[in-house]
Amino acid sequence: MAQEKKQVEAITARDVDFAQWFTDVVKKAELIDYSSVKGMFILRPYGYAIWENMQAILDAEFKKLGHENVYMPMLIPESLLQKEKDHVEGFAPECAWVTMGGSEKLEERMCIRPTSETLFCEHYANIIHSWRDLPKLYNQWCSVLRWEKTSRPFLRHREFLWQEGHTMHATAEEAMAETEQMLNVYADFCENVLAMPVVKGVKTDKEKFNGAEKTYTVECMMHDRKALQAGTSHYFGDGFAKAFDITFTDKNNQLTHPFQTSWGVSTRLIGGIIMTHGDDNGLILPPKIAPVQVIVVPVAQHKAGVLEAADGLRARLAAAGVRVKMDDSDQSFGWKAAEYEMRGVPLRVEIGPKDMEKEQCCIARRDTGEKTFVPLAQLEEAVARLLDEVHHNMYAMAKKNLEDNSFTAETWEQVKEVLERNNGGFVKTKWCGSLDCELAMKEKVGVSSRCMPLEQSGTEGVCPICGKKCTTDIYWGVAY
RNA sequence: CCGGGUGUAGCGCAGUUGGUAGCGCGCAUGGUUCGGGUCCAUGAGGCCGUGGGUUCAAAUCCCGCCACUCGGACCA
Repeated sequence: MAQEKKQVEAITARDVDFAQWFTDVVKKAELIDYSSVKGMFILRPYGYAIWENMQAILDAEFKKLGHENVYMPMLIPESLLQKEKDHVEGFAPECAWVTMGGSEKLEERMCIRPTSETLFCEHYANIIHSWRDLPKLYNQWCSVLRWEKTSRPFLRHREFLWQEGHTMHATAEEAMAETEQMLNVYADFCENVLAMPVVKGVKTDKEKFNGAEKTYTVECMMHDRKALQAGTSHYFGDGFAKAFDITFTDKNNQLTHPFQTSWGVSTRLIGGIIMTHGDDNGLILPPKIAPVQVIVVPVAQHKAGVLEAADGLRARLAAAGVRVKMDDSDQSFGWKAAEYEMRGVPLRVEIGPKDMEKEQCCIARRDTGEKTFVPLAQLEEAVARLLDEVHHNMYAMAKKNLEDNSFTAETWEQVKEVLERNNGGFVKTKWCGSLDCELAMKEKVGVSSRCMPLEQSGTEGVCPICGKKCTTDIYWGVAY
């Protein structure tokens, strides 16, 4: 059995030490390498390719909805950052500052962007004058920098890649519709592309973005029953517009402030994929973003015709638009099988002399390990069907994890009890809306609010802390 | 930022009462094997994280710093 043999690249068992398992997978699947600067990671080709695939799909979706890409400067003068009070309070503690230009001390120090609201606002103030200039639907792909105290690959980088959409609208309704639309784009992306089921909701005031009026979120549950915020979409109202003096003349010749949104997802999603789908053998990548969707492994490749046959399968799949590679290295079959499983390649196509005789090949699924023999003539359709099945099975398993670990409770003692018994998860309760009760929950139970789900039951209950009657549903959990 | 752990070859580790280094894997070359991490031979590879101190002598003892890592606090 495979387990009895010495594994060259051992991965810590997932249920023994989840954090160590995660680090092992990230390193051994060659997604990331450490750099000489704490919290700044090297995205290796295989890891970066996942990001590129996600980027391509999201970017196309953004553009379909009318957004345009721009690029803003990396440095923010301190005076600009300080224009919006809540915003600067939130970000100043984790800013990195540029204070020197060459050997000269700068007159004003500049922050390396932790996010670009202020830059977009300054620009919008210059280019928005009339209702005819609206809406402005801009997006930027870039990296941002936040001086985090502790860092982990993909989950918390000091520098990370992301996209930030920043839009301006003539009316509050329009801006709110954009906020919700982009939340749905993220939710659909998570579910249909990454096979990660989400809970859509609204953040509490405590958890919302600094300077936002309302922060929407998509929350996912990882295999260790902790929450990961996969994406956010913020409604700003006209707060920033006022702070940055952005005005336009509306159709009635009235000088008005526009309404604003921002929304983003980052390479943190890759961490989410790993922790949602991976197992003891390593990564399991969702087919739609896997850099290699199919690995062709020749069996007994020294025998006449095998390599040619394997390469023929590779070429057919490539022609059919599949991201496919063949491994004709002199490693043993077992080594190759284990290697591509560790890297999370969704399907492995095997062909050897026996298969050639029978005009078939063997296809092994990464998610279930199941092997099926497929007539060569049906290769393309079988691969297409199996990639689809792998996606849906991955989604179903993640959905089951989310549902099996989601609970409801009425008192904070019950929340504590259920989370201890289950060793984590989401618990839904009512909430009166007060910050004190939210803080008390953290104090007594050790959980933070994840979100108030968009799907509200509307029933009346009591706040688990103060006991007041209320109707709002809220999720609690431990977050990454 | 607080507390615990760890820094010796690419990776994982050993290194005794102080005497300047070794093992396994990987890597290179040749052969062998190939339907689940083959086997053999030969070979290359080290500022012992870093700065200081003690000592005739430091990977080893002492102090500082740095990095990684786990937990906490903080945080999009």
